[in-house]
Amino acid sequence: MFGTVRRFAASQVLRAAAPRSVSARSIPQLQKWQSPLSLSSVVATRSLHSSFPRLSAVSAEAVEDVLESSRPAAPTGEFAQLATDNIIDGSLIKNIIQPDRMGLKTMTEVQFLTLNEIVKGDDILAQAKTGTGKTLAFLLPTLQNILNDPSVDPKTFARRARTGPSEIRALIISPTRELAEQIAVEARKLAFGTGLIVQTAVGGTQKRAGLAKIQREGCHLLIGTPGRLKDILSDPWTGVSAPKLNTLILDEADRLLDQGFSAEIEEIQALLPNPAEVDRQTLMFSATVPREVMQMVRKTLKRDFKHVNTVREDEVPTHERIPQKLVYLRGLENGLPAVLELAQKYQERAESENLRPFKAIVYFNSTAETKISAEAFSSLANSREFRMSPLGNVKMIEINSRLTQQARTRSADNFRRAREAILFSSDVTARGMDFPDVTHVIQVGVPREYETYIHRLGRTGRAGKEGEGWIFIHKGEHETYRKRLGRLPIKGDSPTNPTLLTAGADMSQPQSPDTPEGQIITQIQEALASVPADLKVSSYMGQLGTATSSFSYKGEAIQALNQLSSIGYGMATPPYLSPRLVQQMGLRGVTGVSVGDRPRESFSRGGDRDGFSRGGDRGFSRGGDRGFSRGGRGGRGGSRGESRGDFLFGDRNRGDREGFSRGGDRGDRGGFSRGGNRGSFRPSGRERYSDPSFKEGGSFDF
DNA sequence: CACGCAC
Repeated sequence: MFGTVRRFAASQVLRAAAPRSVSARSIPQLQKWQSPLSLSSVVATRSLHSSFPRLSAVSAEAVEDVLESSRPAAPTGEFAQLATDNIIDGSLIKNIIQPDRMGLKTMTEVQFLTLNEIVKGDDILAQAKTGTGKTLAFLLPTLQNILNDPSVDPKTFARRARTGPSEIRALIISPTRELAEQIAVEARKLAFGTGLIVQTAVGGTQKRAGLAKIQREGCHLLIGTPGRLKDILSDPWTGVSAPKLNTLILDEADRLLDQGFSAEIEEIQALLPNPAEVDRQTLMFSATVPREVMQMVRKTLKRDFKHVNTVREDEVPTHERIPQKLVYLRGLENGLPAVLELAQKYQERAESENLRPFKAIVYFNSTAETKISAEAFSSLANSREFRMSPLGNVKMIEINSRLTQQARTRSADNFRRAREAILFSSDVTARGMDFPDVTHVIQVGVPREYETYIHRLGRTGRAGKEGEGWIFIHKGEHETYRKRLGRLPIKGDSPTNPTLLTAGADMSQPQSPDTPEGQIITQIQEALASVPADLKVSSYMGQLGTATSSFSYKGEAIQALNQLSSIGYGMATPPYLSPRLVQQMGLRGVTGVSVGDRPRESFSRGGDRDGFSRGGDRGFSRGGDRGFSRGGRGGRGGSRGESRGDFLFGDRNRGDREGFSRGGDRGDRGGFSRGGNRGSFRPSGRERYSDPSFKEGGSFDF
């Protein structure tokens, strides 16, 4: 599928300074490198919503016709041609095409479509699907532009002369540290032998050492995360400034321009030379550009910026060939058993059907949940039984922002290299990370944003490879799911023939030791039992915010969390919520809420060794301590037995598993039908498949 | 209370 013309809202199209648009289909002759845009640059006009009428200065229909007929057979050009045509330096191209280097031959669509624009010096917003080579798309022409800069003499590069901390020509900002490092690795491969110096500036590393390296080696291209970049650029003592900066690149631009980052991005921009004095090109790249950030995009880019879009508006914004499946969980406690069952079932048939080994990322909406899940699966993987199973070689790896940077880097490297592994991850890896051969992306719970889903899913199916996407949600999250993700081609599970038996199992009941699903559930319950009690509390607390906002009813969220803590975690009572928190979250009077002071012992033992001592102010800019306890937990199992008497599973006779929801009439599945027509746990087939957001057809090859 | 982002 090829790119299409970018549509601007009708009101914008009619503005005099409306940005031009570029598309693959607007470039009929791929050989015409010198001026492909002059051939067919199109002022594209279509509304952001395809239901809007098309408006155009020229006939939109005519444009579409021309574009259709000129659609090229291949989207790309050869990298080698760029050197032949003298567009890109031979050393850069050599680094790309040599088999023992990057080994690439042909440009991807986004690379092809942005190259001339960037070399020309225009501001652009480039939108392309995940895994289609956006990084190289901005690195290659940007490095070329530095080489083209007459104030930078290539001959001196080899001797590393005339490079210094003030020679920075381009700055790349990334929303996460790992992504910044990954971009730097690619940039250094590309720059090999050119004399161009690539440096990084990210948090969690020694600031002084990084600065010394920049002072010593110089820097033409600096890649970093917002906090550290702002730090070193605003600190006059660092000696690092960018008086000659010509290029600013925002990778994952929509993320960097959203609420959590935009203020810092603006502060960094204010630290750069005045664009009126030093001409500056700004480039933005992302797979997603939600409507809400377009205003920020316009504010940041020059008025005549170009929007290069390789995502057809009328197609799903991610690979259609990546099958995606929704599984309903009976309770939140069914999530981890379902993950294990999915892994087992795939791996059991992997060998006979010659499938790639299981390499999955499991995404959670809270850090504590990634940690408790990784702990449980790690302890599970230590058992002899597990090691003898088909999953015996699967490594369990955790990554989230509360690990030390050293541990984060190690986790990312281990997962990158692993053949068979499960990465339990927060959204720290959701964007841009390129882990080879990820077979499964599993999302537990409804992601906080539509875009989050797209980027997480994009960790699989990269570079033309296959993959599967799964999302596990509680039925109480159904409405939020529909609103947020309902437009995606996610296939619902069969109500009569469910894919994952553990997803729908009643975990409050004793499990049969004779069925695979019973064994899985028991394994998970026992593994969770050995997890330190404070981690269970943290996990509960960490899910409070997301659950109460993704469930349609707060009471149902509390009920589900309480059931998770008892049936899933084996806790005797759910954690207490302070009156203040209850007030803040609007939980006053909600059934099942345990109001009170947090049990001191949950936190006194072990303190914040997990990095989860709460109550701190986590905001960087607010001067608070984030509660990070560097150094991590050391080895596993150091504090076993902490879950002591709170472990209920020895008792198979307990009649009331809900325990703490007493007083509510919702002990069983009560309350779920309270909304009126919201139906039973599994929506009926008619409900599901008559809904346009549930697409039938296509085989989901489980 | 909820991703990530500096000391």
